[in-house]
Amino acid sequence: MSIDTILSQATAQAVKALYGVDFPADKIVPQTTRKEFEGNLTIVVFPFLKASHKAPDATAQEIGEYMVANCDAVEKFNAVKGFLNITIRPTFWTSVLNHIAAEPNFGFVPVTDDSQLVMIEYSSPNTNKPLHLGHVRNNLLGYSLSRIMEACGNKVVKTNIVNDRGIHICKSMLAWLKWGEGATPESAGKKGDHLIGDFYVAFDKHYKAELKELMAQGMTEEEAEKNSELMKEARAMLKKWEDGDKEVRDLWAKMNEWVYAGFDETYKRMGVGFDKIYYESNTYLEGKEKVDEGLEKGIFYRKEDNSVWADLTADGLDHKLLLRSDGTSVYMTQDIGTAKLRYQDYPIDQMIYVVGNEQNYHFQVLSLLLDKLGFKWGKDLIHFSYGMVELPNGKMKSREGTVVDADELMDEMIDTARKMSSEPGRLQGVPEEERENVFRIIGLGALKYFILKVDPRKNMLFNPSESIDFNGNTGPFIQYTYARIQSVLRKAEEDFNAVDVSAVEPNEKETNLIQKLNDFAGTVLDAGRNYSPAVIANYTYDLAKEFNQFYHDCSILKEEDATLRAFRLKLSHTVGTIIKRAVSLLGMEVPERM
RNA sequence: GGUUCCGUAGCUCAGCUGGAUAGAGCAACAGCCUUCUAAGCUGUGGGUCUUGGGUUCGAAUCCCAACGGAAUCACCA
Repeated sequence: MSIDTILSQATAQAVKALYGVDFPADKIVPQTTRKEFEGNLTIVVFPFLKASHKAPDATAQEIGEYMVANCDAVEKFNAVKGFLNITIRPTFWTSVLNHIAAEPNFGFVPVTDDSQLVMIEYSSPNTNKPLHLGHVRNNLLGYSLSRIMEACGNKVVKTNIVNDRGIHICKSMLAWLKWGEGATPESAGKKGDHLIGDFYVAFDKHYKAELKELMAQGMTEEEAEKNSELMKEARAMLKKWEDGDKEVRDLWAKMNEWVYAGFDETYKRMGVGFDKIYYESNTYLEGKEKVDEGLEKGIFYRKEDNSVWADLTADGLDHKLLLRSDGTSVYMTQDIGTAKLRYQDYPIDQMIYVVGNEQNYHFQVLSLLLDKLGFKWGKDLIHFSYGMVELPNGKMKSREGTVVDADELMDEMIDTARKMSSEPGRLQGVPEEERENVFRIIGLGALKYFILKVDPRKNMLFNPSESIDFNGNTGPFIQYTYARIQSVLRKAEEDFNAVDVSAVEPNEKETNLIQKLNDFAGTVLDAGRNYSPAVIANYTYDLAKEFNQFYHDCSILKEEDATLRAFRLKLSHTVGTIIKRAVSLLGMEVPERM
């Protein structure tokens, strides 16, 4: 039982015994005592005043006395106004440490057959351009969230819906045919996704030029867009694709393969992956059936021009198009279809979509529609909505060349790690062949932590020059703390686990550390409840900082008392273990030396 | 205009299921490496938590309004 629970129950018991009132123990949440007061945990007694009919400090005094008399873990207390500051018996903290150290999966809830199945959709790229900083935030959040949900005891299926069809891919294909001269990733010496992205840009460039020319001939912008030969060709190609034209389909398949090979490389490097990948080319027809069904049931209606709509005005929203007048499906239709397929494939209890906040409206509508169509999960689907990544000079715009490319970004981070690690005194004892791997771990750690430490809902600023900082509240700081712990443990050369440390009374810093370790379990659950990797990130930083202070406060290896020395080694080792486990929830690795 | 989200130190961010004197990092300044990794530690300065009301023992946190910013409201995905 956790120390928090023990205190909550003891308090409830005290209130019952002293005042004869039943107060639910789970409503009593002890909090860590502010450092200017004596004590470890604090209980606020204001809620009990109605029961006690006494002043706050008198009530705190009485409850405190009861706890000292009846609760083994409580050593002493002091009452300041309505705050009951409780000091836990020092050896109790030692037993907490022993417990955490002995529990190989401390903080993680085991997954069982009865666990809920959570499906998490993330990444969801278009196949016409390489991944950029926005995708990086998406991928890191999605992957981290999947780890957190798993740690909270859920079965997790990570999924990706690849947008592999549509006019944008046709644009790339057309540009390749016109100006590509048979280029392949091998011949161009480029990753496939970058190659295709270049053609997408090329199309846009030519298209813009054409528009300009048409407008110079006196057309309005709208007319020019309508009369653009390039765009006509692209549309014709899309039509051919939909009709299953072999030539177009073959080209499409070939170019997509290039892109997938490129994506795989990026995903792998980023350390993310999927259990099941869906392709829109397979799912985009699926939604129609459901829409027809809704039409029959009178949930949807058909306009004179044959288009199909949902009237959501009763729910405070607008009318939403579901099928175009030519009968083809739109984005929403596809999502309905994809949902249908997924629930055929898996017994999903909860569905989480990791998609940017620019699509809040879309998911509000999707939830309503799925609910109306009778999907029992529809109402409860979760749109894990995250904010945009902004650059110092504003938003990323692909047309203005201000996108931050994912591959380049990772290169730069690893490069920076390499440079910083080359400073004198660094990387001592790291074998040459391991160094590249250490650079990779640090560089990516910096990037991952930088992105995950901020509240997902908020827009965040990415300043390329500043975010490569490795000091302070950063990933490398946490990794450094871990490496430092490993260094101490290597030098200790003794089996500290063989020593019985249960009689050790930890000092203040040590107690703080144990308390923080003990908080890990609650933090994981908190992160799961709030769908927030940031909770884990900030916790880990706190823990690492706390350890560094402890580290500077005493010389572990010079301690002559063998029991105390073993205790401190054990504490250090456990901190290392928890750091590694916490950081794994962020998709981060940790180096043994750095 | 409707809907949703955000507004905390010069900058980037924590804190938000109401609790004590609002915390970190960066930047600035001053210290600490013959001592287990200085990617570290210690100290100084820096705040009307956008504003105004309300709820109560108590509000950065909850409610209402205003102001400021973002997203969205397509037969694009």
